[in-house]
Parts: sequence; structure tokens; C-alpha cells
Amino acid sequence: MGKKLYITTAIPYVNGTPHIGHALGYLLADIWARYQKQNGKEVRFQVGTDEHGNKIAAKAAELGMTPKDYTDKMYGNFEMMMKKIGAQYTDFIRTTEPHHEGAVQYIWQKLQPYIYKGSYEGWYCVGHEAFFTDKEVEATGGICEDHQKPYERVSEENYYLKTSAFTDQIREAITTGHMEIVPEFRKNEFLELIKDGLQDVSISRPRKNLSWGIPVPGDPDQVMYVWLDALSNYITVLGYPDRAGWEEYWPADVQVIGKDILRFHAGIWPAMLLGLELPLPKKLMVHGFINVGGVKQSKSLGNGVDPNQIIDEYGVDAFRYFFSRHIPTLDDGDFTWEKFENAYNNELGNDLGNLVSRVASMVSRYQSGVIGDAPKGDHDMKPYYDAMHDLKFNVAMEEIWDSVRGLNKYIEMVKPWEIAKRREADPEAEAHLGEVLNQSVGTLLQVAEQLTPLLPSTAESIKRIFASGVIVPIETVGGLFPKVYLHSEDPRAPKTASAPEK
RNA sequence: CGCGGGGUGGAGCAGUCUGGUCAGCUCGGAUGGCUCAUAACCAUCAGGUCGUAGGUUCGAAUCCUACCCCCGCAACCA
Repeated sequence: MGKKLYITTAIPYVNGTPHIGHALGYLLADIWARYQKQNGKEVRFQVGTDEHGNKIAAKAAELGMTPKDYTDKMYGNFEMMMKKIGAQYTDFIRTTEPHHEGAVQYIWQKLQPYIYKGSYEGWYCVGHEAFFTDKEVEATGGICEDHQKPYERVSEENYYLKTSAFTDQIREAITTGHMEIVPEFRKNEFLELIKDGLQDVSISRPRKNLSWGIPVPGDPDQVMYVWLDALSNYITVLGYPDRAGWEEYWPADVQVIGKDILRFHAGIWPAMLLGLELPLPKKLMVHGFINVGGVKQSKSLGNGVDPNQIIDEYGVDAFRYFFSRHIPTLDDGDFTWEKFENAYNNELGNDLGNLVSRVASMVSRYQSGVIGDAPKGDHDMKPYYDAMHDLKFNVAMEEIWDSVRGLNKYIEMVKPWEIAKRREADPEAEAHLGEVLNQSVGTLLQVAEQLTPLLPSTAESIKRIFASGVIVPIETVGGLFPKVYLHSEDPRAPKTASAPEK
């Protein structure tokens, strides 16, 4: 069985609703986890929510709720999203759990040698209860637009984590690949960023400015800021430090993160681990952002796409298909309903769904549904394995479709329906037909095998139809990607130039 | 000269590290074929000076130089 594997996802801040970006992270992690499990590994797969901080406290207050009640209500949205995507996670952590809070305080204490008190000076807005950067202050002429008050020069006491002390070790780990960052251009980007060294990071706030958070041990006036609290989740969820078993899983094999949080996961987080004398994660898998029609999604534009809608309208595998194949796994991608529907109807419906249907139909029609010994598919699996190994799921999907298209061509070439007609006259035709159909079934079963981590329920359906020796009618497994035209015109509709039927 | 990514037929992309076998794939379009199938599938065609200008080379989308344009990042939105 080998070493037990561990994969993590970023824990989203729960003051909003889940969007495609979150969904993408879960999906990528789930594909990896399922792939490993398919290959006999034992996998632990963490997800969770980040629930502390001012924004949450403020939002809760706005709604007349306690922060705890608010997060209790909000985290469920994310849990639902994960389930809906089919993410087979093993652990769900909330940063407000007592065990986590206690563990983080332990971590703080253990990091004492690297924590020092310093003061931070900056532009503060009383209305926001927050600091603003020089640039922002300059841009507004020194007056907060929201509150019509001048920013004040304020200094406050904070604790700092001496991440700078670990610069060399971290750089070394990255360049040697002990902590791999994929894709490579992200690695280079980060190395460039820290060429002058890591900067120490502020890890606490005065209680008066941040009430909803984990108290700093031994200093009642200070509360922990996001870093130690949130990043620690990757180990506290395993039981660190007091519950047995976490060592079997740490270091993580893969940590899935978005490109925006690479700097924290490649800088602050490793510094924490080094301070705790724990090994660094083996790999940071950095995915990109999903644009909509080439435009960045944003709340102000209101152009966000709801993953729930996609799944409700087309099914979870259609969702998994588009986002694993048409969004480059390690780079930015683009979503439009037109692209999505196109991929659904052409690739899932016409290429794969129809192929399954035609093979099943021929076996039923020519062999009364009886399947002979299907030989193993003979498509070269190496490119697929390589792609999965390199975390290029979109490339793996291309490989699978190569098989699908290949089988359609093969069928077209050998024309089983013509062989069937010759059976009366030609005694060899019967056997030949059997070979052809068995070959086809074998290829489909191989496709199903490859699809297992990517489109689990589709893979399951294909196996159910063909694996038992007798064809199981497609209808009984729910059909494979029937045509759907919700967001574009149905090309099969009668072409009425201008005559609406009444 | 802040850092990074990219500019390839109507659209979306691969190929660039390891120069020639690269001008390729999918969608869209046209024509034809087939009838097992989800009005599907298969074949063929339409031609893009591979951002621009130089250079290296027997030969460059692929290497070098300069320039133009687009997009991210530079701030706790994945």
C-alpha cells in the first residue's frame, strides 16, 4: 500500500458564498485523491473553512448575530458545495473548533523563539477600524471616502513572526525541489519575489481592533491575526499536536492553492513549519483563476457564475468535465455558457454518450446483449498516466478523448452493421463481428477506467452497462449526457426564418 | 528599464526548452459518405507571411537582438 497520502485545499473565508474558484480547488484535489485511491493508496483529503477575523465579526453584527452563529450558518454553504462537486474529502476543519484553537495556541508558544514584539505604524481610519496603505491614502488625498474623515497616523503594538530567519532554508527547499511548486513559472515568480529575503510578518492585533480571533497566549491584549490561525489548519486537522496519527500523513503530498495565496503558502507557512521543526509540504499545486468571457469575475460586476446552477442544470460530471478539461489545470481559464454547452453537447453527448449508446445497441441487436470476452483496451496508457502524474488533468482528458474518437473511427472503418448482414452467407462473419464488438467494449471499459477519477459517475455508468457480461440498458443507468440547450439555440430546432408558430 | 504570462487559419488552443519529420488539434463553415447510434458518427475541403523588424543557420513558429500590443501580479477576493 505504501505511504499514506495527504492532500489539502485552501480554506475559504466564510463571509461570502462559494463560487467557481472555490469549486475548482475542491475539484482538482478530489481528482488527485480519487486517482491515488484508484491506484491503491490510502488518501486523506482535507477541506475546511476560515472563520475568524474582523470582516466576519462585522458581518455578523450587521445581521444582529454573534460571530459564532453567523459562521455556523455560513460554513454549510461550503460544505454543500464540496459535496455537490463530489469531493470525497475525509476531514472538514473549521478554525473555530476548540481543538484547532487550542492547537494554534500551542503552536504560538512553540514558535516563541521566532516571535517578537514590534510596532506597526500606518494610516488608520477610525470608521473602518483598519489600516490603509500609503498608496490608497495618497489616492484619496488623505481622506477616507467612506467616512469623510482624514486618515490618522497611528502606531500599534503587534507580534511579529521572524520569517526572515528562514529565507535561505525556504529558498533552498524550493530550488532543490524539496518543496516543489508547480507550475514552474509560479516557482520562478515566487523566487523572484523573495530575492531580497522574506519580510517578517505581523501575526497579531490589539484586541481593541480585532476581537473575533484566537487569543494570544500570555497577552490578554492581543489576538492572533489570520496567519497562524488559518495556515495551521493543515496540521491541526490531522490532530497535531496532541492526537495520535498525524505524523502518518504530514508532510502533505500536495497542497492545492490559488495563485493569489501562493506567497503565503510558500513563505509564511514553511517558515512556521520550520519553526515547529516539521517537514515542509512536498508540493504546492497552484491553479489559476477562472474568467467569464475573458473578464475577471467580481462582485461589483455581478458576472460571477454559480457552480450550483451548472451542476443543477447539467449534472456534476458535466461540471467536472468542463473544469478539468477546458480550464488548464495550472493556469487561468475562461468560462462562458456557450463554451460549456458546446463541450457538453459535442464532447460528452456526441463523442462519448453516443459512442456508448451505439456500442451497447449493436451488442444488443446482434448478440442479444451478450458480451464476449472483452480484450483489454489497447490504447497506450502512458501519456495518460504521465499527465495525471504531472497534475495536468486537462491533458489526461485529451488523451481519453483520443481513445473515444479513435473508437468511433474504428467502428466506422470496420462497419459492424455490414458484417452482421453477411452472417447468413459467410460463416466467419459471426466470429468476426464478435471480435469487433468485444474490442469496442474493451476500449470503452478502458476509457471508464481512465475516467474514474475525473468523471466518477460516468465511469461507473459505463462499467455497469458493459462489465457484467450482458448489456444493461442505458436507460437504467440514467442515460449519458442527453442533449441540453438551455443557454444556446438548439440546432435541431426546425429552421423557421421568421414564422413563429402560434 | 518592477515581476510574470501571452500574441499561431473565424473562435479556443498545442507545438517553442531538445531548430528540419510542424504548420497541428478542437469548435464553427462547406461538401460527400454511412445508417449501429443521442438529427449522431466518418471522410475531404476551405488556406494562417506562426505580433513587427532585423540577425544566426544549409534550414526557424522553434535560437539571438530590438520594438509593438494584450493580460495578470505588485493589497487576506480561488
